[in-house]
Amino acid sequence: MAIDRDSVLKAAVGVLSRQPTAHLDEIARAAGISRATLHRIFPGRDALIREVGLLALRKYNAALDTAAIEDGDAQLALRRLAEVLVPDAALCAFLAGENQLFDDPELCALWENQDARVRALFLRGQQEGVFRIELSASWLSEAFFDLLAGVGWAVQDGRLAPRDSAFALIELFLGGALRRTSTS
Amino acid sequence: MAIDRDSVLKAAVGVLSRQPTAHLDEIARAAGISRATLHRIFPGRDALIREVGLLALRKYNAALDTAAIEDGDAQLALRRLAEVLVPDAALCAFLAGENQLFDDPELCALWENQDARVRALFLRGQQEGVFRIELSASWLSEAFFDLLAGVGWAVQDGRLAPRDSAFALIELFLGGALRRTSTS
DNA sequence: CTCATCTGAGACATCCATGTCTCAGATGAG
DNA sequence: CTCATCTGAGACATGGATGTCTCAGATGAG
Repeated sequence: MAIDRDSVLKAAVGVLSRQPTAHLDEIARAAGISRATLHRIFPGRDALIREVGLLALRKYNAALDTAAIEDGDAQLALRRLAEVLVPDAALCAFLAGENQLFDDPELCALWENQDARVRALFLRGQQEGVFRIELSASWLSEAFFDLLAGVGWAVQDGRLAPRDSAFALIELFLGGALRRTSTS
Repeated sequence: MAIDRDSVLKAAVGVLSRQPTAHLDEIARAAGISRATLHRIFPGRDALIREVGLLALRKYNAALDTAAIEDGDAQLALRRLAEVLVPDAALCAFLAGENQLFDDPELCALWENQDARVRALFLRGQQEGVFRIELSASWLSEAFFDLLAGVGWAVQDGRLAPRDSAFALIELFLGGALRRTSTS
């Protein structure tokens, strides 16, 4: 039963990250179950959306722990974080597209807590002289998440190869688009 | 009358870029008119969304022309483009969040045409040795747009000062988050 | 096999946004 | 002032997604 919940949530992410207004029929079909069974697992649409949001935030938080972003060199910590997050980029794309989620105080608090950890990572990196100080830590955090969501969308639509996605994200975010003529 | 259309569209962008599922009531209120008048200007919700999409694409295209992205140094061309686009970042945020728009063949063709111009800009920059070749031109194009939409959201929610937005976008995208220790 | 449980299909009822209409008040030109 | 036009408020019908229910068939343990 618990396995069913997770597989349904996973399927829901695949649909909702691209089409936040998808009907429950489509979500059920994507999960390989009927609309009736979907209703048996989740009381309603709102509950389903909320569960997906919780899953996304849990995975995000787990990624912060796995990557141990509070430890070691800030740049390496961010690289670890990207490697861990990219496989679940679709979840971040879902979070980015489902703004209604932030009406929920609990989800909002979870998000704020986790975003603070990421901001702290960038602030630490700035203090260590690793990250640029001309760009605020909050903007770096937000931009990192925007690009992560973008990776999720691009992979889902087949515009970006999953194997290239971590490289594309971290290289663009860390190094930018300009060729470093001074170091070549 | 034509002035009314534009002001309504402008208000609609402000609402829809943050909440793509906003009711027509909210849009009408945001525009300072009644739902009845909104219906008099636009036949229905679909028509309104489509008009906003067309406006966004027209502005985007005008920005490409104004910035003359086909001329001169690729980096400078991109900087000009960012400067011109940032004031209308909310429109790009709307485009990014309204995936349903791309069911329309006309809008889809317009987008594809304009995105091709941006991709060509990056390809040119890569050939000139300005942009990195490890990242594909299409990914650079997509990431640029993702960050642009992110700027739009951040400004709308008050997380980013409008005056800083162009700098934040172009500096992060071109130079990345890393401090350039080798050049300092 | 037998029975309990789960599932899918379908038939409803319900809710809500949308679309349409009317009418009274406001606006503005003459 | 007078009339034409526009607007806002509200009532009303409509459509579609959602939520609930039933029932027959499938599954699976004993």
